[in-house]
Amino acid sequence: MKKPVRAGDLTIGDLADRTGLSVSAIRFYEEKGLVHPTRNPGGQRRFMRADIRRLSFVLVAQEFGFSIAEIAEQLKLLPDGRAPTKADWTRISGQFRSHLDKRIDRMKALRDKLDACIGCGCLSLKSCRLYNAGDAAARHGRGPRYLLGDQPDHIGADEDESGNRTDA
Amino acid sequence: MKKPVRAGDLTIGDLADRTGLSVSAIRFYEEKGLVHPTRNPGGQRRFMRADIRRLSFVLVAQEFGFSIAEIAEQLKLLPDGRAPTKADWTRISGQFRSHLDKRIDRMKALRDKLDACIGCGCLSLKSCRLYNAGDAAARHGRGPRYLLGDQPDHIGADEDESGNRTDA
DNA sequence: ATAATTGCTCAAGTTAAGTTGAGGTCAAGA
DNA sequence: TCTTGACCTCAACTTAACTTGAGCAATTAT
Repeated sequence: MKKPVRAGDLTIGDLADRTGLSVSAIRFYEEKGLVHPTRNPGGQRRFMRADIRRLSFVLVAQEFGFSIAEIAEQLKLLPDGRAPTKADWTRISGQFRSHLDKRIDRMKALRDKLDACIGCGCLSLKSCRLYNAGDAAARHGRGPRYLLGDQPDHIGADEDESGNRTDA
Repeated sequence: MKKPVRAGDLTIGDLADRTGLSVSAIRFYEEKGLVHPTRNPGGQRRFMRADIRRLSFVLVAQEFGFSIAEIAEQLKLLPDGRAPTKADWTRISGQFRSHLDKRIDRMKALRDKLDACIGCGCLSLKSCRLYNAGDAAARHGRGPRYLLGDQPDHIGADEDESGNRTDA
């Protein structure tokens, strides 16, 4: 039977089994500063049991839409290698909650605009509310990126755009 | 003053100005099959005015979370080069709506689970509802990817994971 | 006529979050 | 001891949605 040399220490494979993560993902997370395993004399990684929780936290945080970099920030606030405790979780979960609320609000606003627009079929650059549906934040990460500002300043300045037959 | 050779035809720069997209993005979109400009004798792209609407549609669809590939599918259903008409829009906007509703529902479910979990601070792999918060669909594109299934089958099969002090 | 724009093609770079593979080492059980 | 199976490093590949740059050609303005 397979027992870790020092009870309480886990190999990377053990940790992978316990968290459902792949071994390569765990190595990657270490590189990103999410975990800080020690090394055994042979140079292999040895994790603490608390790292199960730490990585579990990473998974949950990702579900809430945080990037690895953001999660790393959160975890940096914890004493070295410690997993989030109940007090940490209370603080952090509040942030999750507001993050999520914001996302939901954005989606709802978008839905409202869509509803207001379903009947019209205009999609007009000058008048359609959908073109300004996403606030700047929603633009990040998807869709065309303007390196300077998020929106070019001439949107809304078009006069007309006919040219398609309305054959319906 | 700058006038297109044939009225109604737009250069790529004109189209960029009218849509707020970059020239490179428009070329990229052509490559992806979203627009099909003709070429003038000199080999330069010439767009129809309807392409303004087509690209506007692309921007809106992206806002609703559709990928370029999915948008290309939608646009393929339209007669060549035609912009979406009111009838098209009515059909498509219904799809947007349900797409969006699904996303909102997912996030609300996540929020409910978070609320149920804010007090406990467990983050236990075996009991915390947050670990199964995201349905399989939510896993696509972000977070660790399991090439075979979306979830390894041993999640939920862990016995204990103590090892962190609860110093709060 | 000529200079300044604008456009063209292709190849390569960017970011996020990992995966895959090569080539080699460590550890554990028979 | 020896042979697997687990680990190690490092580099390169993956996808999406574009951007950037190089080296040239076509337009347009003066």
